[in-house]
Amino acid sequence: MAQHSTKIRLLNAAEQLFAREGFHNTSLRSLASLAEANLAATNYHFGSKEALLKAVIERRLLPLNQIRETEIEKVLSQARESNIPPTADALLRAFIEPTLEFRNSSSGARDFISLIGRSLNEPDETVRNCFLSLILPIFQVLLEGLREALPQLPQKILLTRLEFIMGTMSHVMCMSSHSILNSPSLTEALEQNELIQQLLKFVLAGLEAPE
Amino acid sequence: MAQHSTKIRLLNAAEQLFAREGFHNTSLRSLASLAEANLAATNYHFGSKEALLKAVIERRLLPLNQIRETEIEKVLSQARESNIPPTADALLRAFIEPTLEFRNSSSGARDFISLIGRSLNEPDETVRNCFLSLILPIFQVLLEGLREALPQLPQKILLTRLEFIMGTMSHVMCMSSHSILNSPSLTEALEQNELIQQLLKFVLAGLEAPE
DNA sequence: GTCTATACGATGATAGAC
DNA sequence: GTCTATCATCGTATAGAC
Repeated sequence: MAQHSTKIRLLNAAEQLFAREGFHNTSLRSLASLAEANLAATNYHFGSKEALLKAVIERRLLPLNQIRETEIEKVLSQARESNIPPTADALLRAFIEPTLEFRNSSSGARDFISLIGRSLNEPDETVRNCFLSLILPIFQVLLEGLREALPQLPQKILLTRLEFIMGTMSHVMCMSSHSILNSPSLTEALEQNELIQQLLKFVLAGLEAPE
Repeated sequence: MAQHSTKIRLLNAAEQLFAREGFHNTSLRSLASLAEANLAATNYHFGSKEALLKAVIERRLLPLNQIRETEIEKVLSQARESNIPPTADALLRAFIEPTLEFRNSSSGARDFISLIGRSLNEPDETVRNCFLSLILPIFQVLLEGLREALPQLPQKILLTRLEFIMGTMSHVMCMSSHSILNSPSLTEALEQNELIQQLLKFVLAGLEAPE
């Protein structure tokens, strides 16, 4: 930890504490202690606790969104070339796979994915909007693609089901340390790759359910 | 508000503020102000802020669980009588319908459903366990029924998919005031009854997806 | 039994010395 | 860039009025 700059140490400590204890339940003092920094360091480097949260989210979400967008565009351009509409399966996979694979890249990434998974259900607008604004452009691209893939599905139904899918995803993202039903959490019980495949099968079946 | 006892006013105010602002983001002072009670009233009537949360959850979750359990038992006993296994559709409906119908019974009920929907993804163990302990018995009954309904589905897959279903549900429960994709939130865009049917169709398709 | 007034240590935030 | 001092506000506890 100590080999990085104060700013980086604060980002790492905040990522861990915000994810594991919750944003409002994390004190600047415990944060400064974990980061081996002064109490005032957060305010100096970021301006406020909320600005630190935004920095934590942006640091990882911008690169992750880049990957997701690239994968979706790959599916769309292949569809255009071959003159065959994209499949919902390929589109969902392009969105979901990078997310869950990214989670396994480090313990910080795991904390981060848990944090943004929870942000979807966050009641506090300032916290929720902080991450919603970053994800909405990708959603638009994904939605456009799915409309091509499932032209027979009414727009309102498609929107509803995509919302359901995001709910399922956010729960899986949060379950890094706990799961509801079984005491060895899902992410341990299932092979990581098997979890992704199960999630994809589940949401695809829901999305393509007969109307 | 003022026609009720202090204890009831505190429960109502806590339900609203915990759901809309978050537990850790709600101060006892704003709570006392909304309830038109003294700052020390929470501590006198409940012992602590956390004990108040537990009381808020138990007040509504115990009756709701009673309804859910009755509905599930009704499906199971009908199956036993006719010697035909219960359907996954009927079981999920018995669990989901009372939950979402309860939400529309009052604005307090709506806040409450939003609150427990969020509890599923809560990082703080004390908050999460407070409600998990109340819901686990119902889960066991539901799980047993689903095992009868889908005997060909491996246990591990069933557990995983039930976890996915809870994730989808919790997101819908949280979306009382906001939704991710469209600015008129889902619960306004769709007729309440249509939302329930859409949710049921979605999770049933996911649960019964070919393995 | 209920409630009020008040106090205590800890929190988020900031200003100014270094 | 870093740190100390400081402030209003937080959850909690208690003593005592009704």
